[in-house]
Amino acid sequence: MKYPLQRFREEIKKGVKGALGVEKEIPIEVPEEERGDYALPCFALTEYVEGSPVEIAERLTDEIKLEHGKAEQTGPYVNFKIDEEYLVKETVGTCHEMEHEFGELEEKKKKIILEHTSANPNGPLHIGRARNPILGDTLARMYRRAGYEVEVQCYINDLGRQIAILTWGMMNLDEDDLPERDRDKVDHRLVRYYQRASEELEEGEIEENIEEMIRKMERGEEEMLERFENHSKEIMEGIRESLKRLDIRFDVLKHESSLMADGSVEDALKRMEDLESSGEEDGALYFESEDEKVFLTRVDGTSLYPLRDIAYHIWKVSRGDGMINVLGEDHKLHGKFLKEALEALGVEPLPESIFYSFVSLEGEKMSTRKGTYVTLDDFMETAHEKAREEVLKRREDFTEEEVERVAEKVGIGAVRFNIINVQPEKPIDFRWDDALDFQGDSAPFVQYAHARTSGILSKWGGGDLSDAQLKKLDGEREISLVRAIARYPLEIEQAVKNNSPHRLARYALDLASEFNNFYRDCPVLKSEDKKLERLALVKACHFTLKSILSTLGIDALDSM
RNA sequence: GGGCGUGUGGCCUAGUCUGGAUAAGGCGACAGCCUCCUAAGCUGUAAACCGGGGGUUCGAAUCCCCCUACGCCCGCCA
Repeated sequence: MKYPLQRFREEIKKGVKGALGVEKEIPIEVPEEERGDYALPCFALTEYVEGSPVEIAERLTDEIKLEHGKAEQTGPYVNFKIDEEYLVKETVGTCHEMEHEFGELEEKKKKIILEHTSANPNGPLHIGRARNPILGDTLARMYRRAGYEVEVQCYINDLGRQIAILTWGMMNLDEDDLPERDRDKVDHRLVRYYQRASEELEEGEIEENIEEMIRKMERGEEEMLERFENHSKEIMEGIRESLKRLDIRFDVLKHESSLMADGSVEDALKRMEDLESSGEEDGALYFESEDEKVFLTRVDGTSLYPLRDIAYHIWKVSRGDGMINVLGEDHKLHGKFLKEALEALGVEPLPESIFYSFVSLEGEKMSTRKGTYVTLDDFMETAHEKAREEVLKRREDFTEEEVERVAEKVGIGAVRFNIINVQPEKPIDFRWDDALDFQGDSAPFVQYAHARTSGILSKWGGGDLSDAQLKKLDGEREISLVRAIARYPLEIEQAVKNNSPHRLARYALDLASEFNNFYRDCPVLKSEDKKLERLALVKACHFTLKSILSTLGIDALDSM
């Protein structure tokens, strides 16, 4: 363990166990900053240690031996405070050594297969569905920081009914009859066919045709298969272009059709047939999940989505040591079923799923079919424009090019931050005003703090900091900032443990805010006695901000 | 009808998993801070009986039960 707070925590645990003579896991918590770095409430200890909580706290405080800090008793609590000189030296030192890799945890030698954005490719991503890639990509980034190897996959449903509807539209509708496209991009162009076809379907005219197309496709008729695949590919190209702007990429694109073609679905079917909890009804195979039947095939023997997804997961599990799926809350039941089925097949490890709630638009539902949505492209574009306005307001010295560059990074950062900032299971009601607010809890707030560090460092001009007497960093503000930096690896650890990327957004705000306080109170370049030391601290903070921003997939800026 | 999830100042959110010491940020409101490393920043004030009710506990926003509002699901769709 290379980070000082991690080491101190272990020291406390060992010390407490030793002092009390117990082997039980000690529930150390993190109190408010003024009280210390760690705390131990002694109430619960009365169960297996003699005395009142206050007495236990007293005894513990007397007896515990800590190499890098001290224990202080406050009533029934023992507060542990790390030795500040040690904390400063270790934190700043490690940070300078690791630079923007600071925060990285030890290599886990495990490969995670992370699946996200496996939507029906029937139109452009809207801001509701965009929650999926942003969550998924941030998870991938934080798992990598935590020392895992990650393979990011996108599963493309190119055989579904949605694609059939789109394809029907492409074959039967005239572009001139469709509403004008709002953007010159393939997904925006094609979605209009899907939407119009859906309308016709609702009017009950074309159900037969759609079903016939699905049958043809499933019988393996080349022409139909090709159409389905091509259209889903085209839409995916548009989606991937949008995601690229957010710096989101996939390592593997897995087409559902490939699982049919290579016999994976066939194999999965055979394995499922052999299960005790499987049964047949009119020739259709089902799996009995609790008291519900989940059908795997139709009466005509063709496969259904649950079966194909089982096949996909069997394939995935062979490629890594763990699986994580990012899914909309409408897939909860499916996720539960999938786990049960895989467990019955003896597949392990089972996938972990992260479900997110949908995003509504000023209180209304979003629907691709009905066209009631804000596309991710529009969101990004508007964010960029708003950011450009803000840049122009304050930087007359920027060239056109600089304005655009900064506007893009600020705007796109705001988009990602806006989505990742809230816990996945909470619903988001999208409001333009909030999403485009670049003050307070936002990406630009963090980027701005980073730009301030860059400003100081570039004015200084660089040089050797090895003569810095780090123990001179003993002011309240300086120590607070060091503490915030030192917390970073632990935040990564926690975020991964709980699959909660939003914690990292929170942390980024805390760190930026802590730096802003330091910036206000502690002149760096004009400091008479601590210039080198403060520079060293600013540099450490610079690396840390850059690292957390990159974990969030947000670009750092040196000026804005 | 059943299952899962959500409900925290006027508004948006953190804290809930792993119960602890005065419930934390932001927006908005009000009052302030740029001869000083970028004011996309900072300081201060007002504002919350943590959806409601029971329970467990020395201690509950956090755990359990009931109720309520909202969302999602309960297809030989995906």
